[in-house]
Amino acid sequence: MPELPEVETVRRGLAPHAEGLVIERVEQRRPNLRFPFPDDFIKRLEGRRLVSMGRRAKYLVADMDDGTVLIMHLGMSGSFRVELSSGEETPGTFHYDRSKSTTHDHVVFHMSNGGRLIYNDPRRFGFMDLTTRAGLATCKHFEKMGIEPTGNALSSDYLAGVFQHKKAPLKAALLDQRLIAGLGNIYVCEALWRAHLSPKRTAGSLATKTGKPTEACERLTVAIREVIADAIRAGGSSLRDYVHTDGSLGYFQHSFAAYNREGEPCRTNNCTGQIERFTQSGRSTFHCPKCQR
DNA sequence: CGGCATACCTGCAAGC
DNA sequence: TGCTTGCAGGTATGCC
Repeated sequence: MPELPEVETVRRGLAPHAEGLVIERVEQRRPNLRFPFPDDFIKRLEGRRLVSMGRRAKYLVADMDDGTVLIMHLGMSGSFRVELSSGEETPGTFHYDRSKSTTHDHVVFHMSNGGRLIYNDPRRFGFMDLTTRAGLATCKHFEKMGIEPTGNALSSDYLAGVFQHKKAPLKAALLDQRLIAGLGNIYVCEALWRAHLSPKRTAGSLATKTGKPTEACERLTVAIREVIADAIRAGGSSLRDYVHTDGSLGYFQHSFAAYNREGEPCRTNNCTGQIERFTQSGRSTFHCPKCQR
């Protein structure tokens, strides 16, 4: 599930049940997720007050009162749920459907208000790491990370600059977290569809010889910004077994125009094409060959 | 360095 | 029904 909009949705769901509270106890139920937990993981977190729950690209970034920073990545199947001391669950966060099981509850943060933040991850592609506020920007996960696709850093000039001379397919360039950090397979497909651009086109074709943005580059810039904003507004998409804690599905999935719509009619006005799927650098790409050029 | 394939791990849907 | 196969939102690594 989690691309940037989903991680932002999780962050917003967790923040009210985390910020300002002390992490009284950490239950770490296995030695590793995708990677081993860092040394002294429990010791460095227990007793700390969690000052803020932030996000950078697809990472959750939790700041502690002593400068420790907990970095969490949800991988492909990671999710959080919140359980309150009353036994209630809270709406707003994503979690793996509990009718399945709690077998994959790997970490439980017991907070000072009696609530629990529970990390569940069937595939264990997620990971957690510790760094410090001072070392955050240069830690291995963030050191080479590109700009956020939200906010002012994303501009057609920026895109033209990093795409110039690149022979990689546009799709691959957009998935490259060193250029733009936070886009994944779904939203790249959606942004390219909105901009009417072929995923096969070279990234370099969006810049002129002098490195200025082409008209296509302008369209893509707007498309990326809008698709991410729309998805965050919708509370992230929800695929397969992901549901909100109140049981409702994330509903951006109903807005997919390309992703997962193989064989269905293209939704571009007056376009009579249909969505095709093919494999590009090992991943499924969905596009309309008729209106995406 | 760029670009690509592969590995990591589990669950689910589809096909037989 | 039950088996096998392929596919899934992620990143890291190694090979040319």
